[in-house]
Order: sequence, then structure tokens, then C-alpha cells
Amino acid sequence: MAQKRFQAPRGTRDLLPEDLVLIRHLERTAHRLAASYHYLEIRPPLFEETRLFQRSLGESSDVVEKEMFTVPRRGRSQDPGEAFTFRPEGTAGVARAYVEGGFAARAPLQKWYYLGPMFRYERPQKGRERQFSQFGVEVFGAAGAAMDAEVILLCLRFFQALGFGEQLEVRLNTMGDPEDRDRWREALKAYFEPLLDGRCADCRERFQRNVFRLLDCKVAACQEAIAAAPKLRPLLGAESGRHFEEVLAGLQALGAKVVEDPGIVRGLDYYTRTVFEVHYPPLGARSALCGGGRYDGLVAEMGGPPTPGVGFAIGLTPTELALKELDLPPKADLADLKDALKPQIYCVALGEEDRAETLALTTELRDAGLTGIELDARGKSFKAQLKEAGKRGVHWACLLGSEERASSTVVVKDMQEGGQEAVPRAEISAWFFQRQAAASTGAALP
RNA sequence: GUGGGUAUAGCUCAGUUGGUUAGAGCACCAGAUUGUGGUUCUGGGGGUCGGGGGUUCGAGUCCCCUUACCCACCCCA
Repeated sequence: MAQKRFQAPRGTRDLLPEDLVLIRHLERTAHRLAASYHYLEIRPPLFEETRLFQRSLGESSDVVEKEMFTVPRRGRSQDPGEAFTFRPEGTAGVARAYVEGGFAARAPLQKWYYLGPMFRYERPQKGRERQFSQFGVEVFGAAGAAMDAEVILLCLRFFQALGFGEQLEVRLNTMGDPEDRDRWREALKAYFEPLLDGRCADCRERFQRNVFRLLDCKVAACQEAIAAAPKLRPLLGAESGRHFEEVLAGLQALGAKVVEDPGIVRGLDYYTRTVFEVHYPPLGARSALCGGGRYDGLVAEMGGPPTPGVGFAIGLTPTELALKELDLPPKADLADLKDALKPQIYCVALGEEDRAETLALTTELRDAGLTGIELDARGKSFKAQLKEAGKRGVHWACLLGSEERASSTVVVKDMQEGGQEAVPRAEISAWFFQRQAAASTGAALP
């Protein structure tokens, strides 16, 4: 490049019309499913006070420590907590909205979902971007295991609706209540401390930052030590132990494939009790499609009354990649969105003197409520207009010349079948309505 | 933050042991006699070979630096 050209910032990408076929299908699947479970949409701002994330995700979490997109506030101190940060995840903002809106007092049970962009300043790689979208769900005010199961099932159904098959599985674990967790953390620290010399560099680092994550190390030499590490289950309080069993039983009763996985340790501080991921093993290394769990202390942490919560977040990009890899969803599911990329009707002017009338015809069809109506925008010749229509895959071309004007008709040419017929000018909209309705085009509108 | 890979037209790529005005396919634009597309044919626009420095009579082709992107690790959606 001779001149340095502009380019999309690292870790971002342009979602072009073609890309949006699949993405919009993901989005509408999310909306439909949420409606079916009666979760209502919420749209918090894309940025929040930095301290909100520091508080909820935990100061020592990777996200807060090195992945936040933060902008200083004008005229404020340099204190980082005073700044704004583009949301790195959805739960904190939604929980803040719950507290700020006073829902705990007036309508404590709220089932919400959101769909939109998140931002993390990290090194991009396949399926990981600095701006990415998530579909997430948060339920406040329901403490019972039944709600954990409902949320997890909803997550599962989302992937099933997209065509993922039998191999979908839920990996379930519990982090216990805060007291359980504290006891476990101490036990792990005490256990690993004398063994640190034999651990990999990453594990020594994890020991300092977050012992729990040491349990998920893949290095062979660490595996044995991990296998013998203290387990949470014996330390679990009676209540949280029973809760875990109930979630497990509840999911199994609904026919979900669930495996217990002690390696599931979420990186954010706010999780309590249930933590889970949804995996699709055929995807290999990137089989994790969704992560979530219970966060009973979060609302209180934010200054609201003690209120239980549970939710999940699904990354749309990994899902998108997985769908492409698996050649899903079924083509028929995308047909309407794909069709919408092509004009349905292309109005063609025979000569220069026919352009005004062609524009009038185009406008009439558009005003009538038909979709996908186009005409030449570049002063092309008659032949070139037809060529253009053919190239763009239009269904019908409306030909308008002196003969048609004289007889008040329009020649409608079927660009796919090849035939053509003269339709009275006055009946043209109705003529198309009959056929478009039959083809049920326009269903792709948002 | 760590490690590795790549960088030639809008896209996918050729460019021989360094040597005349850097090529192809696709895409794009315009034509092939007066009112009809998708095939075919002809012509056309478009790259100073990511950027900078060096070696050389001469570098897209060798060396160094740099930037961007990609992949993996960490972590995560």
C-alpha cells in the first residue's frame, strides 16, 4: 500500500451483508427462544463506571487486570476507578440496572436477556475478538435449583435450535457458598504450596492469582498432583451440596446430557454454587460454547438487598465459527435471509425518455409495500440494465418503453424462468403481491 | 504478556540461480447495428511488490529493523 490506508482496529471486523445472514439467524433464534421462555430483553449502556467491573468481576481477574477498554472522564481525577469502561461482559451492567431500578422491592423476580457487543482488550485469535457479541440471560430473585436447570436448559435449546446434535453436553460444577469456597481455597493453598517446585510456570503463577484455575492445568506433570488435591465436596455446606444435587437431578430429568466436571472454574469472582459450560466435543479444542452460573452475592455486592441470581453468556462468534465448521444450520433456515440479499424486482427503462416513468413505477411498487424493489442507478444502457438485473439474481424485471407507455402496460420478465408477459399498469402491484405472497419473501425483515 | 507464521492488483495466487515497461484467474467498467440478461469474444481501468534501511552495476527476489495480520499459549465467549 503506497499510502497507509485506514483499517478496522485490531480485533474488530466488518459484518458485511453476507455475514449477517448467519448472524441475524443467530439473533432471531435467541429472540424467539427468549420469548418462548418469557425472558424479557434489556439493553444496558455499552459502557459503565470502571469501578462497577472492578467490584463485580474482582480486582484480580484477568479481565479487570489487563483486558478493559477504559476511557478517562473529562475533568475528573486520574483515579482509574473514576473512568468509564466499555463492558467486557453483560452481567455486571444488568445487575446494576436491577439494583438501580429498585426491582428487589417492587418485583424481585426478573428474567432478562440481552444481545449485543462486548469489549475486551486482549490478543485476538480465532474466535476471539476485541469486540464481540454475546447472547446472555440473567435471572434475579430465584434461589431454587429449578431455576439453574431452566437457565441451563434454555442455553442448551439455543444450540439445538441451530442444529447442534446429540453430542451437546453440559459440564457442571459447584463453587459452593462463599464460606465453602474460602475453606476450599485455604485447603488448596496448603496442599499445593509444598508441591510448587514440581509445577509448571503457569501453575506457579496460578497459585498466586487464583488457585482454583490450577485445577484445570493440562500439563501432564501437574495432573497427578491435581488428582490428589483436596476436593470441594467434603467441604460443602449441607445447603449448597443439596443445591448441586438438585440441579444435576433436574437437568437429568429433562433429558439433558450432563457431566460433572471439577475443572470448570469460572474466572470471575461473583460466581457462587452452580457453574457450568456447554460443550460440543466434535469441535475439539474450541468446544466450549457457553459459560454461566449462579451469583447469589452479586446484587448485594452492588449495594442492593441480598438477591440470588443465575445466568449465562454465549459468544456469538465462536457459535458462528462452529456452525460454519459443522455446516449448520440447515440451509432452509437461512433461505429467507439469503434471498433478501437479492433484489426481487428490477425496473428497467428502455430509453432515456422512459426513466421518469420507470422511477414512478419503482416508487409505486415500493409504496405498495413490496420488498426488494430496485432500478438502475448508474445510467446504464437497456442491455446493461438487464445484464445487471441478471447478475444480481433478481426474480422479475419490469420493462418499460414507449410501447408500454402507449398501452399503459408493463412487461414483466421472469429472469429465472425466462418467460414474460404484459401486465396492465393499473394491476401491477396486485400482480406482484399475489406472487410475492406465494414466495413469502420479505419474511427476513428484522 | 510469550512463541511461531505470513505480507505481490478488490479477491485467490504465479513470479525461475537477484537482470529489460511485475503476470494470471476471478471481480469490475465499456463494447460486439436500431427494444431483451445469464454463454462467448474484444478492449479497458487497477499494484511502485506492507513500510524503512542495507548489500549490489541492478532486488518483488538476499540481510537487518519495523508495522499489520494470522495461529497457538495465558485467559476466556
